[in-house]
Amino acid sequence: MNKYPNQTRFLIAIDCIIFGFDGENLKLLLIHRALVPEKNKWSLMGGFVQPDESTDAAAGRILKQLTGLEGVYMDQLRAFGNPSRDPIERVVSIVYSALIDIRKYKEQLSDEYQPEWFLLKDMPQLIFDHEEMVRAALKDLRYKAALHPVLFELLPEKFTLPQLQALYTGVYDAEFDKRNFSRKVLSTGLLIKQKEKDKENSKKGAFYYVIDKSKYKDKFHSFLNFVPNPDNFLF
Amino acid sequence: MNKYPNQTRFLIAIDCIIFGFDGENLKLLLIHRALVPEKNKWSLMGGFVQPDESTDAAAGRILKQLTGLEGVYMDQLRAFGNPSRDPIERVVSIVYSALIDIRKYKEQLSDEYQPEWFLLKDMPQLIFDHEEMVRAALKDLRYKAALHPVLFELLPEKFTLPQLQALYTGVYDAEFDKRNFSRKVLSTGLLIKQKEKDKENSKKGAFYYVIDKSKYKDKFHSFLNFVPNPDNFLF
DNA sequence: TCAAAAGTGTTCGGACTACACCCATGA
DNA sequence: TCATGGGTGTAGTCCGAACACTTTTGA
Repeated sequence: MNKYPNQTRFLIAIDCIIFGFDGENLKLLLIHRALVPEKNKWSLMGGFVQPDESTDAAAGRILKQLTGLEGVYMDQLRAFGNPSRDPIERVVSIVYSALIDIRKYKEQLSDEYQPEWFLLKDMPQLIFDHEEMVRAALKDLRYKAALHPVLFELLPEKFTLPQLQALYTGVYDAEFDKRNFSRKVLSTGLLIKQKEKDKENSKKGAFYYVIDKSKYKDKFHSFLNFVPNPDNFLF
Repeated sequence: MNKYPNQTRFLIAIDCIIFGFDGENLKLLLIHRALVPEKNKWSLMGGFVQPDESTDAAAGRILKQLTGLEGVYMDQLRAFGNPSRDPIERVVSIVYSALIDIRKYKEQLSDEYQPEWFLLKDMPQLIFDHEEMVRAALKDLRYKAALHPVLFELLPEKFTLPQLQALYTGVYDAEFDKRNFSRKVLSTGLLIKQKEKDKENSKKGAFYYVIDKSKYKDKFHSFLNFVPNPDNFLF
């Protein structure tokens, strides 16, 4: 097995940053850590990479373990390789971040880990370097979302413009002008207006939209500039 | 040492993608691989992470081993974790990419590894998944350089606008209008015009510029839009 | 004097910003 | 009828794109 002699081998963990949107707020899914040390403290969902398992597959497995979800949007952020990041033993962690629609999936949340959704501003202290991971993931999400329609991954099949705007508001912790916002997102041609309205959140009701999937795939990598003056929000 | 029981440990490699600019062309530094398998084939410079060494430090060490350089701009790209990526034994590789000024440093290149600079379009076949790594790094570089003044890291202390433009041309494999280009880079306020000219590359001579270091640090993260219609070049 | 590269200015159109009022409805 | 949130339009400005000629100087 060990064909490269005289080299040290390391544990490799996956940690998952799971962003969710419930139609009103951007949230982060955390668990009570089951292992010592720091047992019962809040933590990202994680696990060790297994033999013959790709890191991407490990991330998918770990996400599924917690949420029951497969086929979710998930991207590798980067590896965290500080030798003292886990006080027990050296572990290099590869961090993935996922975007999920809370309402669609909340029933499937396993509670073996006592998971809980937190508003970013109410995030508790996390173990190890997990807070740094979250900060990096949020920055990365803001970066991507300023240019590409990633946030659409967090939405239910049908959603309204006010919901979409609430999502952007949550991600950037900033208000956007609704006239400019709707003009901009509609100008992408990615949204198809539905006949029905969502009447739950207002008396007048807001029209539902769905994503035009084919255009979404085509334009995903285009520079769409969803966020005015991104400088103000990113750093 | 092994405090987390029953978990598999893995080799972790660092691979370095080293971009360089010689005043005319963007190039990539490759080595002849010293180890079997694929001995003597072209490869990225790499090595294994050592105990008690952070992955960032390992990347710095490996870069220095090859180039003699320290304090170079270097960023982690991401981890490559496919279990079959190295046919000998499973190795998870964390890829870093560095930007260096070829002329400033070429004397320091160790030739233990028989390193050679290649134009991107003349890149030979590489071992394992190294070509995928290079593609990903180039994409990442194009992405960053479209928005931030990263490419300035590749330049010598004094450089001319035609050189800078040649660099962008190399990175994007595309021509830019020199009037718009110079207006755009000068409008950032990051460049300070010098009195002297570079007369090596033309009869008339081109004015040298230097970076305004303090403004450079301030504005590094701003969205500067160096590249017109980035959609056209990125994907 | 001529070839080769450097340097510079203008016009046009589209995009972004700021801003305020009317609409539909359920209570 | 009124309070609440949804939806829309415009004017001014700025920025990006396209485009061509003059300058310098060494050979």
